[in-house]
Amino acid sequence: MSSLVTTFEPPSNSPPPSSTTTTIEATLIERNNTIVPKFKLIHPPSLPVSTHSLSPSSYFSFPEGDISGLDLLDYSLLFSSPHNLPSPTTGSFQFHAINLKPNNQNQEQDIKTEQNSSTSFQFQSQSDPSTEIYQQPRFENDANLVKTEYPFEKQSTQSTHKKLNDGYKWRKYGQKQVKASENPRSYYKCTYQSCSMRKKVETSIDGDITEIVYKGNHNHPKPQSTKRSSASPVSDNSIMVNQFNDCQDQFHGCGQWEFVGTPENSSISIGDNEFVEDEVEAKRLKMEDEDDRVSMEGSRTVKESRVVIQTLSDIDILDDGYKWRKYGQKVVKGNPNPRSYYKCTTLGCPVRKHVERASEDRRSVITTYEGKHNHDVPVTRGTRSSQLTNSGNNISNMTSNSSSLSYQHSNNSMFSSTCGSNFLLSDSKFTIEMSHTQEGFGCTGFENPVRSSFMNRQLKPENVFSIAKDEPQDDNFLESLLY
DNA sequence: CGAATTTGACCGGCGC
DNA sequence: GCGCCGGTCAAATTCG
Repeated sequence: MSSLVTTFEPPSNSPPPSSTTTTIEATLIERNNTIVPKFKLIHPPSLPVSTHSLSPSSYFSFPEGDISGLDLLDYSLLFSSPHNLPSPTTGSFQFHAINLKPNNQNQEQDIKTEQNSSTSFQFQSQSDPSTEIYQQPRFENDANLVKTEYPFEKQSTQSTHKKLNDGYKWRKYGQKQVKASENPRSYYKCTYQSCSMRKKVETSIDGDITEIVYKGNHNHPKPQSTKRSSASPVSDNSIMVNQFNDCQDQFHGCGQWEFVGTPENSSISIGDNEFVEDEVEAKRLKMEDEDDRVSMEGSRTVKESRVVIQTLSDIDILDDGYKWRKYGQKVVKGNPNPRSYYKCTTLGCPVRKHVERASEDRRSVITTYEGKHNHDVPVTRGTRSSQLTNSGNNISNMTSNSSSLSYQHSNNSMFSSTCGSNFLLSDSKFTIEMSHTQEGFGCTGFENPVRSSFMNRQLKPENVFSIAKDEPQDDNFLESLLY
């Protein structure tokens, strides 16, 4: 494939480089039964780029035909190591090496323990005025005999025990970390058909129940149970306390990130990946990767792309030119940092993204885009002035002094990355090792020899990502390059 | 006061 | 069937 050229030529009156950004949009396209990754530079609409600064063909791609057989379409880009900048005058990338090696060892273990407890149980008052609280008596040791009436629709109780059996049968339908408490909260529905009472149970880190809040009343008698504690029927609005168990999961392992590859392949691990270090994170990423694979297997054609970009930044907001509305935030397993969910605000546009900081390195911002915009970049954001000042509110703002991918406003700079770019072809089985030398890019390490030709070669920068001038800017054409 | 954000609640897929 | 967990909704709250 021929290389194509892009030039960034900021106007002479351009502001300092710290407030401007350029985004890499990446996709894999299928052509002649070959999956070809393409990487497109997208300047924010308001970025003061000259008319010929961004080539309509401003993408860099890997040679066609060398990675045929790749099934996946999702992948990640990591832009990191701000201290590892390439020459701003060359626009060269330097790629960290990453290894994707087979690893059939599943070193992750789930250990479930269950403990019985018969220690004291104490209801405590609760001061939350929004919840009607019934002051509960204190029970010691003989919880099996305790029956407590609850006169309110909402009741709250607190205990120090692991599990509280109130005689009804519950189905857990949710669990999450709420901001008001350090403790996880579980949500339960009564399994009785048409019964609307629900309860939420908050437990401490070690599994002790710290609070139970009931909502609504049972519209049915307490079900008969084979368990001794539930033998005697009781009226509604009651709680039977009988046993306290603990069940907790523990994870331990190798501290190595393991991928599961395509169904026909074995797993892939990334041994010394600097940004995937702990087991829980590894499991989380593995699960997400598996989810991706499933979705891709469902349809071999590209219906919806997912692009993961990891960048080092002091701020979360990375400007990609589009306007986003935050619609959710939550903590996902394996990462104490919350994940924020955004939708593109353009009517009818299906694109969503979520942004989170890496668990092991809070400087790293992981942005995952899903879907394809069905519209142009909003014009209202395209003014130069807005671009230069909009770093505050737009969550998608990639502007950052320490952002690893940045547009450089020096006369000779064309494109700059803070280098260290990990390409995670998440559903493939190979090793990518890319290194940058003065002579060019070195790409080695495919595990699959069939594919090894893809990377086992020296690629001149101009063959991988090169620069062109005097091509008219055409965003539509740029879009067309992706799909 | 409307827009944007926050956050508790809930849904639904999926593995066991 | 149960439970985990990511994603989404929507009321409440905050912001400009």
